[in-house]
This record gives sequence, structure tokens and C-alpha cells, in this order.
Amino acid sequence: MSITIEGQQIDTPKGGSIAEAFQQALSKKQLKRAVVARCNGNLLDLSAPVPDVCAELTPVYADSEEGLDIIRHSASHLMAEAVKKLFPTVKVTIGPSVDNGFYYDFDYERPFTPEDLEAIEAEMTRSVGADKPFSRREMSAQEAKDLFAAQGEDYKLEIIDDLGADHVSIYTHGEFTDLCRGPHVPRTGVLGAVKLLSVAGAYWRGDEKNKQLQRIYGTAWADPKSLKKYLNQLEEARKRDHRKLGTQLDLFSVHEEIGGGMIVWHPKGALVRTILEDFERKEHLKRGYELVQGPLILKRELWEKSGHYDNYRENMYFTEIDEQAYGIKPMNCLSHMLIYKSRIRSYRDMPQRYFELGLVHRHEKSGVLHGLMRVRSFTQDDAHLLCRPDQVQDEIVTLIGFIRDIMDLFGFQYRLELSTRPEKSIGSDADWDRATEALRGALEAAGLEYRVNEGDGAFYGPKIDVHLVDALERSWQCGTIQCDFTLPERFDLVYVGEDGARHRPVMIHRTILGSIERFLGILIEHYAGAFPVWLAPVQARVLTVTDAQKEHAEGVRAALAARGIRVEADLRNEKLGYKVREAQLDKVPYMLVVGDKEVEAGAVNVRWRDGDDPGLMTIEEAAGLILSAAMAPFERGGMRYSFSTTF
RNA sequence: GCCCACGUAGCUCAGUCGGUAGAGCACAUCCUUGGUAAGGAUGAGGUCAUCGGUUCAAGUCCGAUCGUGGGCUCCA
Repeated sequence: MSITIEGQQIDTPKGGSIAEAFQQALSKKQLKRAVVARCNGNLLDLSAPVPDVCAELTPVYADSEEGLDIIRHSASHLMAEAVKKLFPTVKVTIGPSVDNGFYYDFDYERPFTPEDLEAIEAEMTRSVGADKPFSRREMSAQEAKDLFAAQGEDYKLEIIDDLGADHVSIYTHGEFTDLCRGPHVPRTGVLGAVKLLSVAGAYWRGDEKNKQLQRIYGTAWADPKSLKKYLNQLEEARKRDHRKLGTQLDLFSVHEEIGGGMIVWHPKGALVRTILEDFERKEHLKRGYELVQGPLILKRELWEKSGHYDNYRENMYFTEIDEQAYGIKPMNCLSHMLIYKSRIRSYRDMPQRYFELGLVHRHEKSGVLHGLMRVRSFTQDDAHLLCRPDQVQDEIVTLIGFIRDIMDLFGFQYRLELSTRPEKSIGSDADWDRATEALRGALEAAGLEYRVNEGDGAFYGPKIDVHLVDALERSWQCGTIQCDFTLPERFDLVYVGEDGARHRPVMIHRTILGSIERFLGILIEHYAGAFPVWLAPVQARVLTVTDAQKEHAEGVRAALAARGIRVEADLRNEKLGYKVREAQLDKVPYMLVVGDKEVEAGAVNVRWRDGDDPGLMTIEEAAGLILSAAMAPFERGGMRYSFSTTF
């Protein structure tokens, strides 16, 4: 037997496996490339014992993203096969691989139930056991259309038409044939670690106006061990879900009676918020911003003038009194512009930087609400920069540095995206070019990696978005820098130039954290609820061993509180072990134990929540330890900062 | 908004075939004064999300509404 790979003919050794043949004939890199790019039944003669082949190919797949992609894509074919077998009237559509798994969209007369999923998974397992080869065939588009028409697979016909290619390829394993570019695993036997996860609705071609299909999600790995590891990881990630921790740590709640997407902050959560907000105010003041504040509701006519009434009305809340309609603000820019307009601005006054922790309300669709991440009432750390055109570039460079400082402080990995001019947009080409280049130039100057989303900008200008990732690796937009050409026009904002003439300023909308709610949600997951000392709502808790130390403990608490430490005392009649356990579950950074020994020494015994045990120290030493831990993140690099933790 | 699932004590969850409500933690009282992740006893706590329907009988079956979750779409 011989096979051909990358134009090279290879003889399979007697009694040896295919993979062995590869390894003899090709370098490891070639082998990987061959398997990854060309794996299918046509190119592999699988007369060798299958378990050998699978066992030897598995590491090749597991080794690379491409390999895992192929496994997942092949798994989706297996799933489609199983679904068609169990539900013969189903129509298949598309089934790609995605991060960590795959899905396939089906059109079927009734919803799939969890029991259906089990049956489908069982059928897939049978198919894996049967170890059928995958084979590839190329044919003319018309031939393929006839083939799928005969099966009643209308969606495939549409896809072939849309491809616009003369020839297409199909893959077959067992009885199931699918339109597919490939590649696939050589045999179904390779897919020993597949699990179906959930069923969801999805629109055909992602368009809300099209028919809604049923999407089954699954995950697939090179081997059962990897699958198990992935499922465990998911489980671990769920433990740090901010919604779960929000309840456990008594930070916030949501109430049916109040309405969806509205957060109620409990004392500890509100305290963390306040610390974060206070930090931001100080950071902004330090960087040349001015703090401003506007009302929550503004006359409807103003929203008409700004264009929000026409473009954003369905997301806005309205109220009315004495026959005057008001819009509840979904963003903060309008009052900021009125501040700008409240007097004549000289070119010398530029840029104006207005910062507001602005509470906004947006009536998001009910289905998109998600814990703290997507809510209807939230606070933006919003600022508007009104600058001369020649200042735009510098302002954006400074802004990117600001964002980087803050993200580094929290230890976040983040992704930057530059979105350019969309088809429907306003403003001149020159304006767009200049603004887009300013954004791009600033990213380049900062030496940061970024992705470009062509045509994904707002209709009023290009933007840079900062994306953070939650515990389950879902990405959320946080910071944003947006250039705006419309509002300065609509509101006729001007400044008097050196030449004495009136000029149009450029407006930059920007946030650093995005929304306080969303950012806190991500922070909770990032730290798994164990906030750094400067943010922790309770920084230290004094624990008594017996009732006899109540007085001393109260003295310790008062002494630390006087130093600006957020401290509480647990004087309850409980065993020390019990109190330690509770403090640990509350993720309090420092536990200060006082028993008879400590009373006598006028000291405390310190325990850090991570298990570290610095031991006996004086009250002054303990206070110094806690305060320096609170300050530590600000000592780094350019973030040297006189931050007070006092409240 | 759409598809699917879910909603039982403050929290986490049981509740079989439709026969009138359970546990652990938390809370209260008492006992216990115990040195680094749960000491013991007793007790209180529920319009089973809401509204309507089927039934002799509904936490359980059906419908609607509200809310939550997984997705889709959207995201100035």
C-alpha cells in the first residue's frame, strides 16, 4: 500500500501503522501539516489497525489549535448525522467549530429536549464506535445542488448559490454527506471525547428577520482526559461567577419587584463601588479633568436636537409632567455640551475635559440582561473632551496611556479594537481619515497590539474599544474612545481661534472602565471575590478567642479605624475556628486574633487570608502592614499615587 | 424581542404517581469560654414567583405575566 502526501509517495511498512509511515517519511512539522490540512479518507489508506492510528494521531491533534478545530468540526458532522438519523425530517444548515467546541444549526418542527440531546449523544457514541472513514469528493456546484435537492436540504442549496463557486467539496462518513470545505479527521473513531452541552435558538444567517433554528452546542477534545479537564475548568469558572459571589459576599441583589437589569447595592458592594469611584475621581483630577454633573432627566426637545430621539428612542425611558415630556438620559454628553456652550471658549481654553460618573438608563432588550455585565441602569465613568483638531492626536495618545495604567493596576489582560467608518455614516472623508489616523497613530505610538474592525465604527465617528474577558471567557466591552463629528455640529459648538474666527472643536467621548457595574462584575470574577486590600470592603477583622478579650478587641478595632483602616470586630460567643472560617469565606484580607496572650502583650496575632501567618505584632505594626498592603499597587511604575483608603 | 430551561424558607437545594411542605447552612434562645476553616440542644421561619384554568384534590398538569439562566439578534 502507498499513500501520497504533499506530492510525495510513501509506502506503508508491513505490519506498521499509517502514522509510523508518516513519521518515517516526513519531518514532524510536515506530518502535522499533512494531518491538519489534508486529513481525510481519500488521502489516508487506513488498512492499518485503527486503534493504533487513532492513538498515534491523537497527540498530533491535541498538539495544535488547528487539530482541535478539525476534531470539533468533524464532531459537528457526527452530530448532524445522529440528528438526521433520529429525526429524519430535520433540515441541516451549518455546523462550524467554535472556541472549545462546535455547534450545528437545525431546522426542525419541534424544539429539541434535554432527552433528545442524550439520545443524540448516544447515537454519536455509536458512530464513533463504528469507526467509519471520512471521505472527500469534489464535484460541480450543479452536481452538489442536485445531490442536496434530492435530500430536501434547501439550506444547502442556498449556501451553494451563495458560494458562487464552480466546484464544491463534500464529505461523507457512513450514510451522512455534508457540503464542507474540510478538512476532517480520517475516521470517526478518533472522536472519543465529545459531549453535547446545550440547545439554543439561533437565526438563519444570524438575521433576526429569518427563521429561528435550533442550535446544539457541544465540545470535543482529543482524548477523554482533556474533555474532563475542560469540564472541570468550566465548573471552576462557574464558582467565580460574579452573580454567585455577589450573593455569597453580600455585595448586591436584583429584585423582580424592581425590574430586570436594576441592581441594588448592599453595604459591602456599595462600599467597593464608592472606593472605585473615589479612585477614579482622583485619577481624573490628577490628569487634568474637571468634575461635572448633569441631571438625570432632560427635556425631550433636547434629545430631538441631539438626534437621540430619532436614533435611540426605543432604548430610552421617558417621563412626563405638566404636559412636558422628559427623556431619562441614556448617555451624559448633552449636559456636558451645554457646559461648554455656557460661555465663549478661546483656543487657549482647549481642550476642555469634563468627567462625570453619570447614571444612565437604557432599556436593553430583556434577553440580553446579564448579572452586572449588561443592565438597564448603570454608571458610566464618562468624559467628553472638546479639543482643537490639532490636539486630537495628543489627547488620544494620553488617553491610551491612561487606559493602560488603569488596566495594569488591576492586572487585566485586555484586547483593543479599532473600528473604522461604516457604510451608513455622516461626516467628510477628511474628518474620518484624520480621526481614524489619530486613533491608529496613538495605538501604534503606544506600541500596543490591536485588531481592526473595518466598518464597525459608530455612524458619527471611528472608535477604539477595550474588551475584557469574564470567568467564562466571554468578552465584554469596557473602555471606549469615540470621535464624534455630529454633536459639535448639531449644537453649534465653537471656539475662537488665534485668527479671531470661530472654529469647530472635535468631541471625544470616552470611558475607562466603561460602566462601574460591568467593571465590578469583571473585577469580582478576576479576583474570585478576594479584592485587593485597597478595594476590600472590610480590610481587617478582629477575632476574639473568648469573651474575656472583648474590651481589648474593641480597642484594637478603634485604633485601626482611627488609622483609616476598614475594620470590624467579631465579638460573638463562638469558637475561634468558626470565626476564622467565616472571615475566610468572607475573603477578609487580614484576621487579627486576640486571646489572653495578645491582651497581655498589648498585641494582635495576624493571619492573612491566603494562609500566610505573620504572627504576633503590635497594633501599630499591624496597622502599618495593612496600610502598606493597601498602597502597594500604587507604588508601581507610573502609578505612584497618594491614595487614601479612609472612609 | 426570539428559542429553550428554570423560579419551593434569607442562602443552597430535596419533594416519587396530583393527595395539602422537607434538609443543611444562616437566624433566635439556652448550654458551652473553646487558640486559627463548622461545639451542642431547642425554636422560629413558606400565599411553593404572580394571575388564571383543569381536577373531588395542584408545589406537581395547562395557559398567561413577571423574573432568572444558556444562546441568538441588538449594543450610541
